Amino acid sequence: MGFQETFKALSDPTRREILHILRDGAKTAGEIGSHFSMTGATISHHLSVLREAGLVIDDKRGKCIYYELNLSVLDEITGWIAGLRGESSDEK
Amino acid sequence: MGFQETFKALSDPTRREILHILRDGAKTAGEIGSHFSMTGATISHHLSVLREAGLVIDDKRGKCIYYELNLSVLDEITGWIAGLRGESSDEK
DNA sequence: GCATTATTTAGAATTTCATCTAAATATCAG
DNA sequence: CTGATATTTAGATGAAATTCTAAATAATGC
Repeated sequence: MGFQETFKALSDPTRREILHILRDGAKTAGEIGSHFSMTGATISHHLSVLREAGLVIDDKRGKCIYYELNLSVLDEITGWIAGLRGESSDEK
Repeated sequence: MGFQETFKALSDPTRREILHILRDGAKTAGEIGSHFSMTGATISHHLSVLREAGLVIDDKRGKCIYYELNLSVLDEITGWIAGLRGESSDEK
């Protein structure tokens, strides 16, 4: 929740790529991690940042945790940008 | 320029507020700074981050430097977000 | 219960960032 | 040229972020 968390979450290239990877459906943390040359712990950290920003939701199924996009939060961002373009938005 | 710089520039609340302040026209660095309780040096730093990201352009007129919004860069951001929503964008 | 697999948490190392003070640069008015 | 004003640059500091290794948690299969 909140602009700050969303913008911060989006400001890291790894996290943006994670979102991109999730475009075509939910994936486990392990599957997501296999796209990167980072430890699973690091990926887990990025996923928690994305989760706290509301950009992904997690779904525990058995041994695995599936992550899935939640794009509704991005409406705030596009709204803020629209506000910069002459609309009267009061958001900072 | 490029995504990374733009997202990073937008991830700071002071910089987002600067953009907001510039919605209704160009302002000098000093005028911008007067909205904040930070030193001019700090504001100057934020302005340089925004300038390097292409989000503002500066215009030196006499003793002052006027800063002005340059919103075209934001098209990349909205395009990236649109790409997350099922469009086939290759951008990371 | 024990070993294995999937993921997270804790703690530390390194880097990056926001901010400050002080000094530098540039422009204008006498 | 000198002084005043506007802004930037340089260097320092503390806080936050990214990443790692190692340990902890949770679920499955024998």
